[in-house]
Amino acid sequence: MTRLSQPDKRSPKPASKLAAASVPTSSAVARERLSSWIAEKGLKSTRQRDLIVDAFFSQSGHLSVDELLERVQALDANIGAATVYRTMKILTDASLASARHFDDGQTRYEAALDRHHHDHLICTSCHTIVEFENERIEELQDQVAEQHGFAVTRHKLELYGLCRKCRAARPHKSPNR
Amino acid sequence: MTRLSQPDKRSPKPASKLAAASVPTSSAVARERLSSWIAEKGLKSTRQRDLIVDAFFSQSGHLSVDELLERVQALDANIGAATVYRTMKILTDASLASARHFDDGQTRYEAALDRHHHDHLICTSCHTIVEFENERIEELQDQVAEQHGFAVTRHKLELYGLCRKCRAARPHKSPNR
DNA sequence: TTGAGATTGAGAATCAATCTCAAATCAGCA
DNA sequence: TGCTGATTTGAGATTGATTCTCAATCTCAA
Repeated sequence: MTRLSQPDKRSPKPASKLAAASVPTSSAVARERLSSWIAEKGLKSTRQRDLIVDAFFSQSGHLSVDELLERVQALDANIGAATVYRTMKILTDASLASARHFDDGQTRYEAALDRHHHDHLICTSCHTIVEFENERIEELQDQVAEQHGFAVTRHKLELYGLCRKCRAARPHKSPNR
Repeated sequence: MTRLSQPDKRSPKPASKLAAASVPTSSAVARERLSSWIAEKGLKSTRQRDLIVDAFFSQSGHLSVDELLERVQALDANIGAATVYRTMKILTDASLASARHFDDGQTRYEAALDRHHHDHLICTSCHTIVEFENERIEELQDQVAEQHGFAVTRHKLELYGLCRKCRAARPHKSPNR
């Protein structure tokens, strides 16, 4: 369970009928949370927002808006990109999703349902993204910040390199060029 | 000397005559290094590249291309943005500058003349950027990467929050923790 | 059921960055 | 020095991601 990126664009879509679940799926939980947020903020709940939540929470990767739009349009071809952008902003505000900016110039979103803060290892070859947490690093960060008088509210730590698989696929050194 | 960002756009330009220095300024060193690189790569050395180097190395901040372009055009109003983009790419390849992507959607460049790797503390209020190094954190990063089978080639660590000054300016709640 | 106000979709607008191409410049070389 | 071919430049077009605009549509409390 470490490859979290790269949604398989070619695999057959899981017949996305009514998905009438009996167990609280993560998308169901998310819908509920969104409802509260919407009520609290005086927004309105709409069919497209629900569909976007479904499409988003039925996967566990780091989706770009494009990738998400593709999934969303499989549920309703009429939903526009602007709506997806707008909704993801709301989900982010509601702490149901978090935006990530890796080095490919696209915003990616990942589900944030009760998730702990974590950082990322990113393979520069196959783009696999691995998440990790390290308490000790966080402590040191706080220390550094304090030394400089900063009150840190969030941070970003990304390690770029070759994952095990890609290293193996390239026998010798000089992983460049 | 901790405020490295925010170039003072309004201060009088230092009469940039011929800048015939007698001491090797950082811009002079950079020009030389660029020369070697250019020779090595079969590129050509041009007046505009030299001017861009001058404009870039006569400051010590994290400049966006826009900000740099402004400085460059103070030296020669005919230099175009495309040339600045192109030249910064070359400087980056030559390890004379390094590109940074903070959360404002713009690429910023900082001088990299013999500089050590370092990370950043960024004030979300006044946008001051403070640099820091922490050997211990780097070690832990390597450890984590190894645990996941990654061979890390570069990393990015950014701490966002309020700097000392901005904290003081906001008698808000709990500035500590 | 109704109406004010929020939301939507499509296309226009924006913004950073890249590309295109004719004209200008550079670097050997005679 | 003058030539010549390759590189570089500047301006504008283009791309790609994201945001904005606005008329039509939808939501929800009364």
